[in-house]
Amino acid sequence: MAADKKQRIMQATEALSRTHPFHEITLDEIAKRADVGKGTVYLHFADKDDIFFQTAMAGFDELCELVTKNSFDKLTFPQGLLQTCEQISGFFRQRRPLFRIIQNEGDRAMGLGGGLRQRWLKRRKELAAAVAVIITRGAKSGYIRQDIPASVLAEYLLGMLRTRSLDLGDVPDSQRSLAVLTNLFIQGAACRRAANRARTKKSK
Amino acid sequence: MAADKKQRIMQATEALSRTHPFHEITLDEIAKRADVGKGTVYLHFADKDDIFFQTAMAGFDELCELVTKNSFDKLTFPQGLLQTCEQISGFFRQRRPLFRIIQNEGDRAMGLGGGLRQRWLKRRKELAAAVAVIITRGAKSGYIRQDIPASVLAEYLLGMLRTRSLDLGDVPDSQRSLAVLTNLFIQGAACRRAANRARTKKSK
Amino acid sequence: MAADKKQRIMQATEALSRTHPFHEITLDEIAKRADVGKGTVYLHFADKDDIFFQTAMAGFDELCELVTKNSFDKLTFPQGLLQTCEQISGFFRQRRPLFRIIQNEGDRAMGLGGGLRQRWLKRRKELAAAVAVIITRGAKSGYIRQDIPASVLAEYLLGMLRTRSLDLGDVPDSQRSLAVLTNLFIQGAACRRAANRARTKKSK
Amino acid sequence: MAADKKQRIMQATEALSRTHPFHEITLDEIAKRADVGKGTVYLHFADKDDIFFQTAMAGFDELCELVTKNSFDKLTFPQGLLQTCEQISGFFRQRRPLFRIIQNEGDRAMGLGGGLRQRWLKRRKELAAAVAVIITRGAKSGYIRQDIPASVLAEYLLGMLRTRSLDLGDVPDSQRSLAVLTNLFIQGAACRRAANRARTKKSK
DNA sequence: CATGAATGAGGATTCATTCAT
DNA sequence: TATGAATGAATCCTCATTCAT
Repeated sequence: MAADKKQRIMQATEALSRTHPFHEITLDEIAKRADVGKGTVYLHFADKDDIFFQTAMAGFDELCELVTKNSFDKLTFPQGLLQTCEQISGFFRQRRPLFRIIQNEGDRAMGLGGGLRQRWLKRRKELAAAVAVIITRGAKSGYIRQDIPASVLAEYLLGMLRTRSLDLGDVPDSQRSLAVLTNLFIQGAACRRAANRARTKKSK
Repeated sequence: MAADKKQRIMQATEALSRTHPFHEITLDEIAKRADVGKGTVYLHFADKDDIFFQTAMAGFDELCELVTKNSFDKLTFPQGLLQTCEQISGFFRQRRPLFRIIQNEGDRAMGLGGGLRQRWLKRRKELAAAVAVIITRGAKSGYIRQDIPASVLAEYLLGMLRTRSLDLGDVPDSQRSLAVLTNLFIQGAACRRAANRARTKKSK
Repeated sequence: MAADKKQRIMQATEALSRTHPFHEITLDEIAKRADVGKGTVYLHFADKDDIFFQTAMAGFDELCELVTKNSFDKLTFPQGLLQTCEQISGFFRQRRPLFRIIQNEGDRAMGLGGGLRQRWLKRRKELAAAVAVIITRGAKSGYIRQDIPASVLAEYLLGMLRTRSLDLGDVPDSQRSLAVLTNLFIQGAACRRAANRARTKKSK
Repeated sequence: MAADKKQRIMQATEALSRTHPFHEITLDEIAKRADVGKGTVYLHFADKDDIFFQTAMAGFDELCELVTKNSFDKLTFPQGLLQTCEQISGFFRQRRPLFRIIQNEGDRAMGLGGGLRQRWLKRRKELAAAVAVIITRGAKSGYIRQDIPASVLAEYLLGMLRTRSLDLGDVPDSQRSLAVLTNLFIQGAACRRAANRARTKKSK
């Protein structure tokens, strides 16, 4: 019952964050949309900020779990990576606005003594770590270079995913496909011949 | 005189955006920090939003110009790219918070009929275009693959730069150097041998 | 409870309108005088203007009802008219300032698409109509001329009442008594003999 | 030159008062419309209020003069009265809004120690006096009753003129003609026969 | 005399938060 | 637990007034 209402509040928050910038989302709206009394919100959340943090946090946990419990037994590394990218991309498609809010308000939380910011960064790193695990597997099977830590590669891959969903809205679908993205991530932007030559030379 | 005050207001806005989240920046603070009367702000800006938009816009123009007027005559393509990345990275180091604000509030401006959002996106694309020009040059000189449009590559490169400054704060400097970033962008994450093999095969 | 507070707000508004011109009446004052939180005002009224409109409107309704439900069974027409004038005069004595405000701000409401102005004029006409009913009765019983519509006569009577309370403040009471006013309204300013003569002539 | 600008300011004020309620008329608008610097306004007027007072005052003086310098040598009293009503009515047609403002703001001036209110009431009384002079002439020539002071009659007549222009906007022109008004003022609302009878009886 | 850029006190309105029921 | 009426601190914006030029 209590849990039910908390769920509804978080869902309402997420839904509203899709259509309104943070400072236009009022508690009245959240409560009304969740079909819950305004006072009830304060039974489950300490603060207006807390609503957003918890909502985003829960989402992140969900995603981490999703990415982590993947099994790639029957897939090559590139196939597995592509699949993971699809999961992440799909997950963020609707939730991006919410996370943007957290990122902004996070600045404030950082200033406060509260551990909110810490908890938030922890989740972020957990996602990156989950991706890094996959990349490490790729490294072990010889697909991925080992001179750059998997955790760093993971962050860059997530960054490319972010770019794709934020900044490539006006690019034809064929150009922004996740296949292109993963290919670019793995192969790089180098011209194949040049790369070939460069690498042949270096590997001597 | 007038221009002077407008400048001071924009500088104050930028400075405050570094330390405060958007909804905690008040006009009083901006005016006080700019050492200007509150009413004066409204002689130069239509709106509180307008202050942020204009401030960010001016910054972007500055950056575009910087990137565009580069001359790479004596540099190889990778060297030129690295230099550009350094410019962009340096520029954003201090200004990131301001741009984050724009990005968020932009959602609202989008809702409005006003062309603010349009003008903002235009700047973003101009920066991407300036980077794309450089990449195109790399393609012409055989460094860069041509199956992915330079504009798309430019966006991904910018995305990696963003990741680097936002999400790699806790990584040792050696790992987040721009040299690593450009290398990763150009060469990709592939294991050199594997890539070598893959490409040799493909190129047959 | 809610109704109670709304009442208190309207009473405070009326009281303040007696001693302050419109643009010096602040919401803070109204709220403080009504012993109510500032936010509470906005639970009952859309707008600052709305407070004044609703307050005046309610007063008008009260007056209309008062005038309408009179019974003149045991009175001659002049006596009945005098009694009505007394009611109206007494009613306006305290409320005039409020209505002046409406009249002024009404100009603005007229500009707006809102129906406020309409609703206001409707009340005004209702009062005039209530008076016109009484005058019509006088016409039927032969007291009042019928060549001028009762509604027009009613307006002029109200105008004289207004003059009396606004502009005759410095006249000795004996001269501004309502008896004088009604007598003037009914008999006119003509010298009796002259009138007599004139009418005798005309009626031939 | 100076006088010229002062004139322009007063004209602008009057023009704006026709279309805007008081608290929407800004000094900027007045100055712009008068094609005068904002500072210049303060060379001729002490205050924002002062602009309105002086503007209205000047208008009133003009009207008083107009009414006073009439010569009725070749007119009967009713004809002369009608002509005066026409002058006053015509004069107020455009200026009413300005005077409404004065009336309202006058309340405030009254509160202040300043003699503004006094000066204003003085003008009002001067107009009434000018009308009273005409009515007195009517009394002397036997047209007008003498039991009510001419000054009181004058006020009521002005009140009827006010009613006519303010509240009879929706009445057919034939009913709101000044001829009807003066007739009503002189003859009263009484049914002629009844009046006739009543007066015959009384005059015995 | 004339100007208008600059000012900041002042006011309407919003909204997170509380608490009596 | 659940509610939502009540609150008032906080903030954006306006506009009368000043004063250096």
